[in-house]
Amino acid sequence: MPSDHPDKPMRRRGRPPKDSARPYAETRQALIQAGLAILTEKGYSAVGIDQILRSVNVPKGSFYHYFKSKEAFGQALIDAYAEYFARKLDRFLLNTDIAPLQRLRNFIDDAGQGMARYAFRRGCLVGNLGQEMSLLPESFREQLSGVFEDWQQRTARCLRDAQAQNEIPADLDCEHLAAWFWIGWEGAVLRAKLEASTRPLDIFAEGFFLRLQT
Amino acid sequence: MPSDHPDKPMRRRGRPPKDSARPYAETRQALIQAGLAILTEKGYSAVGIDQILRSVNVPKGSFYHYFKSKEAFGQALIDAYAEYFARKLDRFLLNTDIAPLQRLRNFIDDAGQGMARYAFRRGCLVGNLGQEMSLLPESFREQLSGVFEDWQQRTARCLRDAQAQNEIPADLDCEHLAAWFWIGWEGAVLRAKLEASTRPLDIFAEGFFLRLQT
DNA sequence: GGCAGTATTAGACCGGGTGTCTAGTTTTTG
DNA sequence: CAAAAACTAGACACCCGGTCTAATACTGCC
Repeated sequence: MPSDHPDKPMRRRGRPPKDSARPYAETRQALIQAGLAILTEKGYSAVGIDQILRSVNVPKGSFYHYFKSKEAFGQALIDAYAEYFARKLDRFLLNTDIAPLQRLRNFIDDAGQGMARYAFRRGCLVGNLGQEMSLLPESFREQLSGVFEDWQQRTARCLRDAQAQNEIPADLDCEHLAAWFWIGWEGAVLRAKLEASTRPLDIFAEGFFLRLQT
Repeated sequence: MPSDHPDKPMRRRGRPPKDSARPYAETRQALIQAGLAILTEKGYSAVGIDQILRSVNVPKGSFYHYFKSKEAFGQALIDAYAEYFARKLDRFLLNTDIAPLQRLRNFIDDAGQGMARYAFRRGCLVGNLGQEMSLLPESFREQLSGVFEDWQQRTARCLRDAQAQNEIPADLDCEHLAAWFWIGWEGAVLRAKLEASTRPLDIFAEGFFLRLQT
């Protein structure tokens, strides 16, 4: 089951040659990538750094070369995930070829497909860590909170587009609605993991859209 | 900082006298109690059994006398929590002195106060474990899922009462709404832990009630 | 060619924890 | 007074945590 990297490029010991192939130049990036895959599944505290290092075939000794501590690594992961997700949100929610509410629907569908692809083992990194908060370095709190704030704003923009196009009533408070969406959405993701089904996502989404008609 | 139980009842070694005081007769109960307090805060996998044992001054060696494994202990905790919570739900939601929707509001307020009392460190055991699912014994899945099912039904009953008293439209599907409530509610709890505030709970609740007017 | 400096990693440090079980002590039962 | 029951001490046998120092292999400059 393991052996994510079956072939072992076998690192040499000293400083690597500058030239060709710079095969490990983006080791840092690879670590982040692997970290995301693992932490979205298992959270922060249950996962050791060498589990991650092993999965990308980076020697344990190297870790401190790339990150100054596990905490710093975690922060980098949150940033990377937030960034990745913000892009994804924008790709869906700012796509002017599609009616605003449909954009949101598409995003939700895509999220469900994403979860299904990983057999509902992976969730949302930010949600995972939020849940673990009491085990985490306090520095994570603000950071995670900020990420939600950011996602909310991106979502609110889409809702305002919907207002502009008269898809939803003009007197709704889009910021508030977006906040509401993200609060509930994380619950839906959690539940989807538990039930190993997209149904919770769908139920939640349906309710959300109904609420928009008021 | 530790020493949850400052006084040490100091257990003797062999079989305890049957007579008077049976001071440790409900050791099992104490373990469950302590387990709940700790697991609602930190989840299952991050917590070791002796952390719990120490907190109630039960020797490590005794554990297997009361539970056959950590997994069995976890199951007992889920049961205990589900039971405790079901009672609490009924106390609120079946209180016929109060209008149905107000019962639900009261429950929500109480939950917020409960979280505040523990400085937003404790969440919902079932939600916590749901989030951890990928680290848990598979046997937990159905059990947790069943607990949600149960809570949903209790909630649905209250909503039907609301229908009966014309607080909400008669054509709403109460089961569905209850499912929707619990999906989102766990998200709100998660978020409340993160923000260390009841606001997420309030925002979610408000949106929930609005939807009931449709 | 040699030497300073830089990039990278080996490998150990050290403490802690894991869940589990056996052997033993003390009581109760009959 | 023996046998069974109730309970616990303490170790077993791991595996792992995050961190850091010393060593190595390269580059760039003189």
